[in-house]
Amino acid sequence: MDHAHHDIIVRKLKVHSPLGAEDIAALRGLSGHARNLAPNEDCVRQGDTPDNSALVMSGMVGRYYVLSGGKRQYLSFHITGDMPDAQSLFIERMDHAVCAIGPAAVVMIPHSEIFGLLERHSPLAFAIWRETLIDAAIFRQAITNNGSRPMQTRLAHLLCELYYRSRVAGVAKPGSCYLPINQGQLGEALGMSIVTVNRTIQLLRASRTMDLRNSLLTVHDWKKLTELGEFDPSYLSLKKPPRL
Amino acid sequence: MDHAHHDIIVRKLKVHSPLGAEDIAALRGLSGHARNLAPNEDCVRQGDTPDNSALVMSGMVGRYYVLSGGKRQYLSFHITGDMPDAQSLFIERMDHAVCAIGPAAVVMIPHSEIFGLLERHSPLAFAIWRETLIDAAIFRQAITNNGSRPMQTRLAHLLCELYYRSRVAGVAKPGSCYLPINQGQLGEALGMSIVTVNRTIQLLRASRTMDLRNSLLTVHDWKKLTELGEFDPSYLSLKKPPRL
DNA sequence: CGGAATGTTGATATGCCTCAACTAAAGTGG
DNA sequence: CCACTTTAGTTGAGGCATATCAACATTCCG
Repeated sequence: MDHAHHDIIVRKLKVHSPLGAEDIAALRGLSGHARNLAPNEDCVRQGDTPDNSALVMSGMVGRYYVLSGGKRQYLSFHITGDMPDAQSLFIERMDHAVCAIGPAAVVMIPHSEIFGLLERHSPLAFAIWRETLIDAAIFRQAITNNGSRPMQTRLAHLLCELYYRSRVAGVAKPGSCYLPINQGQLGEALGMSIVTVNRTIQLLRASRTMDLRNSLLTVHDWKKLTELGEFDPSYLSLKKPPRL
Repeated sequence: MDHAHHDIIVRKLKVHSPLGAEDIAALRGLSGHARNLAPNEDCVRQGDTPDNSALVMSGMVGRYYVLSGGKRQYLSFHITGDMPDAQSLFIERMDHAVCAIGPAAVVMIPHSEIFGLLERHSPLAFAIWRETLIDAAIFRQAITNNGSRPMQTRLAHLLCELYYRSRVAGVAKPGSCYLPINQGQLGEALGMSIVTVNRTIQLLRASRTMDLRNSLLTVHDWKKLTELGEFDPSYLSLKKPPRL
């Protein structure tokens, strides 16, 4: 067995919030049932009114909104430790869906249990609240990305973010990270056609900045990649930002 | 005198959250200092670490991110009752700025006071948390807008949202609302050039769907506008959605 | 090994940006 | 209050980036 979900969530919250010994003890009381997801399998659907929230244990999941024509807009991608639908604690109806990108494992934690923690441990409430606020900060970057940045910058920024977050979560070796998003999905996240995604990737390959193939992102030149992507990680609110 | 800021915030939170009599009483204890903003005047700057949060009393404010080249990406617009920088309660550094769009009045409320409320009145904490989550839902729509929707839909969606929220906040007469955003700013919000904004507005004018001039949005055909904008207000999480 | 999903390449068309000129409105100072 | 300046809005023309279409190559997976 890898880790209990308690360890995963403690690690994650500590990245941006202070937790006391009693808070951590309280987290260890959380139950939840594990669930394995096949690639592209939905975990929560748009329109649902869930009574539990997912914690990502491994792999990658994504959130997407379904447009009237059936087209998808991917909103964000999530890795180990993320709670992609934490907002359903306080927002009844899902305005978007959550699905596995590659194969993924999640633990579904009942809202009732989480509410129990929040009422009695305000530092935990604040930590999870902060988690949802960082989520919103990531959304703001996505708005900026899709609204203002040229194609290469747009792609580079997303790759910077995912690599950086993977490093922080401890699921990436120096220089590369698992990234099972296919080119079509990248297009649906970044508002670009699949052809343009492909050609932009080749641009970054040719400049020896990074490579992306077989679900593996290899970063050849992190400095150049952050410059191309205009990536400044301060929006992720880490207590101590790592040096990469 | 119009209203005290207590009335404004109570009204706003009630729109999506249940408040008990004691919660409302607690809110009435909030102090704060009023501030009038000239059009385009910044209220909080990117990089600041504020110790208070703004409550919009009247007029309109916007949030924007400054790109490396100095270009602005507007992220959202806010009206009476909104707390555009509530997230600074838990996120130290502002990753974006807040400025007045037209002339606006805000009340700056010290974080220390709000924390006092949160610790003692969990329904208030949950209500304000929910407020920030609805904010995030609005961001998700903006990502979708800028990433996936054609120009006319994009503009129509934003106008639908602002009109709808104005009606809910009680600051708009049936059929029109105050909207001091200029065409350049609309472009910076929606990722379109000023010329395209202008031509798209004229399209909507010509189809007798709406008119927008002199800081006034006039809705001639709400049904058509919502269809063009693919606008479904459920993401705003209102307890009882109004009929327009 | 065969079929499906994903990635790659070229050619074409077009929607949008850019540039530039001009009009209208709003704000300012004499 | 009017002349002047500045800002916002409008219109036309041209070029380019990116979507779309279509064929093909490669990898994945049963």
